[in-house]
Amino acid sequence: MHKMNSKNKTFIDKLRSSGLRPTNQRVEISKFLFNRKKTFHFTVEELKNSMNLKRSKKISTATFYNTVHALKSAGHLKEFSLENNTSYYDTNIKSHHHFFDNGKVIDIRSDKITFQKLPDAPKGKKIKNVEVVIRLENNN
Amino acid sequence: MHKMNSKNKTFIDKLRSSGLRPTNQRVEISKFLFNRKKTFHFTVEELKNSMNLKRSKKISTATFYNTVHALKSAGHLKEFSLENNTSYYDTNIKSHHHFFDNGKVIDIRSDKITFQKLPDAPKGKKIKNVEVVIRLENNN
DNA sequence: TAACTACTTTATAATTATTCTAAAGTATGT
DNA sequence: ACATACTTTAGAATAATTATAAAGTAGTTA
Ligand SMILES: [Mn+2]
Ligand SMILES: [Mn+2]
Ligand SMILES: [Zn+2]
Ligand SMILES: [Zn+2]
Repeated sequence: MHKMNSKNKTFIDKLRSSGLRPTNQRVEISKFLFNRKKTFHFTVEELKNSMNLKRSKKISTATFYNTVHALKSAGHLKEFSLENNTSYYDTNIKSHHHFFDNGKVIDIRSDKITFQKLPDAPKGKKIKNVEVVIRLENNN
Repeated sequence: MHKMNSKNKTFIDKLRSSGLRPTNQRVEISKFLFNRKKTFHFTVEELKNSMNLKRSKKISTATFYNTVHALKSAGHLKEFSLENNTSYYDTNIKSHHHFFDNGKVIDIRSDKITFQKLPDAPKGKKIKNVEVVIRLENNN
């Protein structure tokens, strides 16, 4: 009893080309994560809760962790940190910047910030990337 | 049997002025954290292990957590995150930037980085601070 | 100094996020 | 259809942190 619409085809290819078998769970999770216009920032727990809320047959916690790790390894997700002790993931895998506004995260495209002065890397090292966090607070 | 050298005096004052009773444990931890020239970046577990290694009478895990939180609340420590699920603390409480080099953290003074272009805060918000992480990798 | 009270420390239990294990299920190649 | 490797899952295990509550200590007052 496999639904197979043209949308799923995209994600099946995406998974296959990353060396991941396109299981039902992986396709569903990929659709949920990548089938949207705006960047999605999430924790595994949040992902699990919002997906399983609407499903009769739940996907297991371990599968959410496994799949998020697999997608990260394949380069389809980026990991980042806020200051609690939970991993966050970002569907925007390009190097970019963020506003942090009380736990809410908003993307800033890389070209919206440019530098006048940047330090050199210590000797023997080179710069891999430069990412900026702009912390916000309420006006007044 | 209280040792009381002039060094401790400083930390006793620091704690008192933050509304924290200068207990032996807090004075020892403060001395260890703040009696150094360079910024110290650490996890609570690292702090506990390095201090307790040299002590016959160990300070408890809960006291390390309590004290680090108290010092953070008093504004003497700043919390930050790398990408594992552990809290890091920084004895440099001024707004500043970092090099991240495979788990090693190096301070970059705020004035070493300046911006040519920065986005405006979303409406109703204002910028609290701007912090940069420069990720390093090995040359070649 | 003695007594009082509020704050602190501690061992231990509990919680949260995450990873591990191993058994049952599924995708892919032949 | 069969074989085989990969995947999913429930549940156990681990790591970081927080909560609990009893014993200890600091600051205050008599
Ligand atoms: Mn964790
Ligand atoms: Mn935690
Ligand atoms: Zn982002
Ligand atoms: Zn620092």
